[in-house]
Amino acid sequence: MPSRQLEKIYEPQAVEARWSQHWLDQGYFTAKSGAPAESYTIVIPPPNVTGSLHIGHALNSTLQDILIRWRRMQGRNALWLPGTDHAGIATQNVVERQLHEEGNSREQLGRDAFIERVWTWKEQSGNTIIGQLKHLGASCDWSRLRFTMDDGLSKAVREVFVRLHQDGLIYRGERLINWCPRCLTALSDIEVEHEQLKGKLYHIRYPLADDPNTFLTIATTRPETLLGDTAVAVHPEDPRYNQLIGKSIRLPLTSRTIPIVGDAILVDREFGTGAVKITPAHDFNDFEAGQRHQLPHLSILNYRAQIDPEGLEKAEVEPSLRAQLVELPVGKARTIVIEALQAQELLPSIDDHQMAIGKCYRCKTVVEPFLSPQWFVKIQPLADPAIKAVETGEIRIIPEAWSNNYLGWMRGIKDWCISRQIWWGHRIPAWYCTTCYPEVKQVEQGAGSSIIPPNATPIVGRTEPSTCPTCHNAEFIQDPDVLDTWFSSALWPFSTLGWPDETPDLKTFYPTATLVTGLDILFFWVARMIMMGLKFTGKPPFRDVYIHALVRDAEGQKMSKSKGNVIDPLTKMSQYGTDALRFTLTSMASPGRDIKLSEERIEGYRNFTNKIWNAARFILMNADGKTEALPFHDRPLIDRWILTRLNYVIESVNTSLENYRFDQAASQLYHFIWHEYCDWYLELIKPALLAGDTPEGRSTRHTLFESFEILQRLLHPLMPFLTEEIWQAIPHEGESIVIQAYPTSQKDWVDPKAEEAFHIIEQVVTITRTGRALLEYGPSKKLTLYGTAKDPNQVSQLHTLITYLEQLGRGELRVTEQDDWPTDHVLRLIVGGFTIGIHIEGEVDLKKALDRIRKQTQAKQKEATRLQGRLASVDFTAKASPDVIQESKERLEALTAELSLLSSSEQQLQRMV
RNA sequence: GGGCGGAUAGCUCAGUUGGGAGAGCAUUGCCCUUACAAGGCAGAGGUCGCAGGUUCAAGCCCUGUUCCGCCUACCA
Repeated sequence: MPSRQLEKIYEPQAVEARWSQHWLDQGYFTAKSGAPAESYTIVIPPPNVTGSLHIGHALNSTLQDILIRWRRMQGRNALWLPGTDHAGIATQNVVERQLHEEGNSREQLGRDAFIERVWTWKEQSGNTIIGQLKHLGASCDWSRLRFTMDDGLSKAVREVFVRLHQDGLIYRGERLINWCPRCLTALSDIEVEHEQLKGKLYHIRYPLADDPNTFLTIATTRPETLLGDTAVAVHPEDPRYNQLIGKSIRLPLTSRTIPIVGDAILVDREFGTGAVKITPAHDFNDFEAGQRHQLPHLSILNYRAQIDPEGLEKAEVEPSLRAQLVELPVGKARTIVIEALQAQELLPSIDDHQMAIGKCYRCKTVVEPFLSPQWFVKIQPLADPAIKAVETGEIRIIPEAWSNNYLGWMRGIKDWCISRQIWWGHRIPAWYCTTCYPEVKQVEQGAGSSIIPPNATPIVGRTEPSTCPTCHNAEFIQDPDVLDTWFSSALWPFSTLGWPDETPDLKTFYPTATLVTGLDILFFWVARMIMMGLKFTGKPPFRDVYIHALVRDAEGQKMSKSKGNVIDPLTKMSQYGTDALRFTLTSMASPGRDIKLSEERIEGYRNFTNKIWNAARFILMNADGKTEALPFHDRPLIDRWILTRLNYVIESVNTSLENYRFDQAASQLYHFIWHEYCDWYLELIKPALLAGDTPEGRSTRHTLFESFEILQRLLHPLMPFLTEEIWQAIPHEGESIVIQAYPTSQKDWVDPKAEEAFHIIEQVVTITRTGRALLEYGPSKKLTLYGTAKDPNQVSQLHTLITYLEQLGRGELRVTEQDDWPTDHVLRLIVGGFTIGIHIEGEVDLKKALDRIRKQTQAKQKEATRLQGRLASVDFTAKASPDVIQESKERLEALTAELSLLSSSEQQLQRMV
C-alpha cells in the first residue's frame, strides 16, 4: 500500500487535463453496438456550430454527464451521443457579418461560393464548443460525433421530406407568413418573439362612397397599411353600422372604392370604433377575413419592408403621395401617411395603446406579415399521436408541470412553415421543370423562391428527377429554399444513429432514455422530435424529458452579451476548478426554478473540493498502517455508525438521481461528507488510528479506506476529476473510477444501535462544547468533565462511550452514578437525560457566561410555555394522534428538566460572581 | 387576454403525504486542537408577501389579493 504525499491545496488544473486525456485515450466513453447490457442513451441537444460554451450549456451538459456516468457505472451500455447543429439563420448571419467587415456580401459571392465559405469557417472554428465540452468532463462518445449537415443526416432529412410529401403532409402554397426584412426569410410562428410596447391607436375617417360628407371612423395601429385596404368591416349585429353593409367606402389617399362587409369574427364591437379596416396582405386576421369575403390581396410593401412602387400603383394611391412614399421604410411611410390624413382632416384622434409587436428571434428586427409561396408541414396528423404519448405517460415530462405547456401548445398547433429563403441549410428536395415553368431559370441568378409560381407543381424526390412527367424535358432547377434548421433537429435522436438504415446502432441505442434540455426549446425541438420520432420509427424518441432551469446572473437577469452580464463557465472552471462549477450548477438545479448564479456559491463549493482533498490527505497519512476486514457486526461502534450512515446516503443519492433531483443528490453528498464524515467520523477515529497496531485500529483503518473509496465512487458523476485523482491515490482495485460499479446500499450495513450511541456522543459532545464556549475555554485547554444520568442504563452507556467523549470533549471525563460533584466550581448542563458538568478553573468571565445562560433559559421557557398551552388544550388531547401527544409530553418533560437545571446553574454562577 | 411559477434568515435558495422553521454564503465570539484558516467550535438572525377560511394544529390545504418573473395569444 503506497503512502503518497498530496499537496496541501487541491490544484484542479493539471489534474483535469491529465484525466481528461487519459479517459479519452482509454476509450471509456465509447459505447458498443450490440453489447449485452441494457442500453442507456442520451443525445446531446446539439449546440450551434457558431457557438462557444456558455453557462447554459455548462448546466445542461453537467446534468447529462451525471446521468451518463451514473448509468455507465451501474453497468448500463451508456451512450451519450454528441454533435453540433448547423443553425441555418444564425450561422449564415455570422458569416455574412464577416463578409460585411471585408466589404463583401453573400450576393457578391454567389450561392455556391458563399456556402463553401460557411463550410470553411465551420471546419476552422466549428469545433470550439466540442473542445470546451471535453474540458467540462463531458463523457460523450466522441467517436460518434455528428453534425446536422453531414451526409448521413442529410440523407435522413431528404428521406423524411419525401415521405411526408408522399403522405400529403408537406405542401407548398401562398400564405401570409412571418417575414424578417433583415434576414430576408420566412420564419415559423415560434421564431417570432412578442414584445409588449406602448403604441398608438389611430382613428381614421373613411368617407362613404355615395355620401362623401358622411364618414365611417375606423381604428388602427398601422395607418400606413390603409393603402392596402380592400374592405372595411363592421359587426353584422351592430345597430350603429349594420345598415352600411353592402355599401362602399372611398378609401382615403387613393382613388379606390372598397366595400363595407359584415364580419362577426374579425370585429369586436367594444373595441375602438367598432369598425375595422381589412388589409389582407399585411395582417393575419385580415388575411383570414379576406378569404371569408373573397377580397383581393394588395401588398404595398416589398421584401425589405419598404413601400413597393408596384404596390402603390395597384393600390391607386394619389400620384402626389406616391413620389413621397416610394421605397420608404415602413416606419417613415407611416409618418407621411399620418401627415397626409391630417391635412385632409381625416384623423380625428390618436390614443395611447398597449400592443405587442413581433421580432425575429435571431436578429430582433420587427417582422412583417408577408404574402409569399412557402412550404408547410400539415401538422395535425403528426401532433395527435405526440399529444397522446404525453397524455398516456409513455413520454414523461419532468417536472410534470411543463406537460401542460406542451399539451396546450400541441393542441393549438398550426401548420409549420419549413422553407427559409437563406442559403445555409438543407436544400429542399424539390425540382421544377424549366420547360413547364420557364421563369424558374431566374432562380439561378439569385432571384429566389418568389420567382416560382405559387401553384407550380414541384417534383419531389430523393435525387434530381431525370425527366419531367408532364413534358418529358430533362432540365430542372432545384427549389432555392432551404429547410428550417429545426426540421433536421427534429430527426436528431434517430438520424444520428443511422436511420433510415436499420443500423446496429439504431437497434442498440434507440429509443433513447432521457432528453435533457431547457424550457426555451420545448416547442422548437422537443415537440417536433416527438412528432417525427413517432411518425418515422413508430416509437417515442425518448422515455423522459427532463427540463432544467434557465441560468441567470446574480440579479436574476437573463445573461446576454449585450448586457455584459455573462458568466463565462470556462473562466470559472479555471478559477475554481471544473468540479466546483459542476457541483454548483448541480446543487442549484432544483426543479421549476431559474438559477441565479453567484460567484460566492462557486467559491463555497471550491472549498468543498478542498475539504475532500484534505480528507484524502488525512487518510493517506494512515495508509501505511495495518488493516483487518472484520464482519460488519464485529467492527467498532464508530465504524458501524459511519457505514450505516454511508449506506443511507448511497440509497438516497441513488433515489434522488432516479427522480432527477440533482439538487438533492448534491446536498446529500455535501452534508454527509462535510458534516458527518469529516466533522464527526474522522475526528472520532483519531484515537484508534493513533493507538497504532491494535485490533480496533486495524478494523477502523480498513473501514476508513473502504468507506472513503465508496464515497469517491458515489460522488464521481458529480465531480469526475477530483474523485478520479483521489481514487487513484487511495487503496483501490481497477484501472479507473469511470468504469467502476456505482455504490448500492447493503442490507447488512445497518445498525440502529450504533446510530443511537452516536446520537448520545453528538449530544454530550455538543453540550460540553457549548459549556466551553460559555466559559470561553478554548479547545486546547484540557478540562475535568463530569457526566451522569437519571437512568442507570444511560450511565453505563456513558461508560462505554467514554473514550469518544474524552476525545471530542477534550478533557478527562468522570462518569458517576449520580450528581455528587462539587457544588461550586462545576457548571452543570443537561441534554437528553444526561447531566454534564464542567469544572471551572482559572480566571473566567462568569458574568458573561451568566448572561448567555439566561438568554438560553428565556428561549427554552418560551417553548415550554407554548407546549404547556397545547397540552392543556382539551381539543388537542381529544383529537390529536397519540404519537403527537406523547411526543409533546416528552419534549415538555425534557424542557422542564433542562430549565430546572439551568436555573440551578444560574444560581450557582450567581454565587460565584 | 389566457396559463404557469415565485414571494421563507442580510443574500441565494431547500422544505415530498399538515404536528418542534433548515442549508450555503455573509455575520458575531473563541481557536493556527498534529487532514483542511478555502479550516474547527459555539452563537446571533425569520409575525414563512397580505387578508380571510378549513383544522385540535397551516410555510404546506381552500378562497381572495398585491408585487415579480416566465410562457402564450389575431382586440384592429
